Amino acid sequence: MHAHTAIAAQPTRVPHGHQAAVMAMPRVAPSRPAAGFAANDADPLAAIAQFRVFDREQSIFAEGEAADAVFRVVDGMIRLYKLLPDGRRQIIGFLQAGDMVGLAFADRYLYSAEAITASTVQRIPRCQLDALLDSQPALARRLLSVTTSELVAAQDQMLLLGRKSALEKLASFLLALSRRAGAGRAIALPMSRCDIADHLGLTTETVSRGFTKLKTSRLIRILDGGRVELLDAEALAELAECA
Amino acid sequence: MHAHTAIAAQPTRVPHGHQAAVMAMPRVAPSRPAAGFAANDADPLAAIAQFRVFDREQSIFAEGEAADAVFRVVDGMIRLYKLLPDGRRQIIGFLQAGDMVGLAFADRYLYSAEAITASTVQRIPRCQLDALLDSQPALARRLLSVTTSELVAAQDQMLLLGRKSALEKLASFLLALSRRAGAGRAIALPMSRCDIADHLGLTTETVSRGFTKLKTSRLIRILDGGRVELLDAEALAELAECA
DNA sequence: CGTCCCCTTGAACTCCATCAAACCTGGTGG
DNA sequence: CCACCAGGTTTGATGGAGTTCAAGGGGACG
Repeated sequence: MHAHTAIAAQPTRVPHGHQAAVMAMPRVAPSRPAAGFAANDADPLAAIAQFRVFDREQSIFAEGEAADAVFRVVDGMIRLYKLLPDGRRQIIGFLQAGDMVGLAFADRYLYSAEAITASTVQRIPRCQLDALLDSQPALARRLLSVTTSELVAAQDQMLLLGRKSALEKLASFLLALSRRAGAGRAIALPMSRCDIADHLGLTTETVSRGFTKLKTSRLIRILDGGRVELLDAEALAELAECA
Repeated sequence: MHAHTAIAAQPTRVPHGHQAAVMAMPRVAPSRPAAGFAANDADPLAAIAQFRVFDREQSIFAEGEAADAVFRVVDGMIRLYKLLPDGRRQIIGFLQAGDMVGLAFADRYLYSAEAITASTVQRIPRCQLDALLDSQPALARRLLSVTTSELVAAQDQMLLLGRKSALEKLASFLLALSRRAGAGRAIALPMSRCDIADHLGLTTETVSRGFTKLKTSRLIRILDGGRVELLDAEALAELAECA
C-alpha cells in the first residue's frame, strides 16, 4: 500500500546501543527546559534521565518490545504509530519538545516510535521512574495531568478520523500544529505527506490534493524548508469545523 | 444527518438536580466493588462519592459545561461523545461499571455524557478529589494507571477509525466488547445501531449491513434482548486484523 | 389497533482510494 | 560541475467502498 509498508511491517530491530549515540551529559539539565515543566520548577525526571540522540528515520522503540523505559522529547520530532498485520499504518501522534512517550503501564510497547528529524530524547528507565513515583508523590499528579491532555488530544483525533472530510482533516491538522507552535503563522512540517496521510486516515495523494487546494484558495503558502504559512487561520478554522 | 442530531446539537440542559435522582446512601459502599479497585482495596473515592441514578437517554453532563465533578460508573452503560457544529457526532467511548469519566483537567467538559441504559454513577466533586489527591498520594498513581489504559484504548480506536474497513471495524468492536465482558460468548449491545455507527465512523445503514453479513457468515448470532453471541471469535479476530 | 421509532434492505451517487505517470529535488558519483 | 538516480510529491484517470436517499418491516407502547 504505502512505499514504507514492507519495511515497517518487518521493522529492522537494531539494538538500541547501535542506533543511539548516548550523549555524555548525565549531570547536566537540558539547555531548554522541557515544556510542561516551567523553568523554576524542579524536574525530578531530569535527575535520572539519560540523554540520547537519534538520526532521522531511526527507530526509538518498536511495538511489542519490552517497555523498560519512558522517554521525553527534548528536541526534534518523533512519530508514534501502530501497524495492522497487512502493513496499514496509523500514526497515533507527532511528538515535539516536552512530550512524553511510553507512559502506558504495560510490559510491552503498544506502538512504535521513530525519529522524523534528528532528535534528542531523555530516556527514563521504568524501574527508576517507579522508585521516583514512590519518593515524589507530586510527580504522579504531574504525569496524570500530562496523560490526561494526551487523552484529550486523542479524543479530538477520534472526532477527526471518524467524522471529518479530507479537507477538514487537513485544516484541523494544520491548526493543531500551529497552536502548539504558538506565535508566528509559519509552522514546520518536517514529516512527509505519507506521514500526514497515515495520521489523518488518508492517502498521500489525497493529502497532496488537499495542500494544493488550500494553496490555490490562498489559505496557506508553502515556504522553503518544508515550512507552511497559515494565511487565513479564520477560514481554516471554519473549514476545520472549529475542532 | 442522524435522527438525534437536532436534539444533540442543542442539548436540553436540565439542571442536574432535576434529571438525577440522588440515592440516599452516602455512607454505604457499592454492593459490587468498582472494577480497578479490588474488593480488599481501600477505595478512597467511595468516601466522598455521591450516588446518582440516571434514566436511559438522560444527559449526565454536556460538552462545555463547567467540569465540577468526575464520575465513576457503578452500573449501566454511558456514551461519551463529541459533536461538530453541523451535528456530526463521534462517540468517544462506551463506559461500563468501573470506568471513570471526566478526568480531563480542564475547567469545562470536552465531551458530553449520556446514559444509554438506566445507570448508577458515583459523582465525585472536583474540589474534594483535589483534596483527596493531596492527602492520598497513592490515589494519583491509581488514576494515572486508569487514564493510561483509557489512552491505550483511544489509540486502538484511532487505528480502527483511520485504517480499518467497515467490516473490520465491526468485528473489532464486537471483540473489544467481548473481552471486557469476560467469560461467555454472549455480549450485551444496549446501544443503538446509530450509536455503534457514530463510534466506528460509519452510518447506521453500513453497521446494519455489517451485522447481516456477520450473521449470514455464521460468525455471530443475534439473541433476544439486544444480545449478540460470538459464534467464531477466531474468525472474527482474523476479520478484525487482530487489533 | 395504530403509531412511532429503530432496524433492515435496495438503488444511486460521491468522495476518496487506487492505479499510473510526470515532476521536482537532493544526493552521489563520474 | 553536471548527469544521473532514487525518493518523495503532484497531477490525472478510473474504480469502489461506503454514504445518501428512499422505502419497507417489525417490535414496543399507548
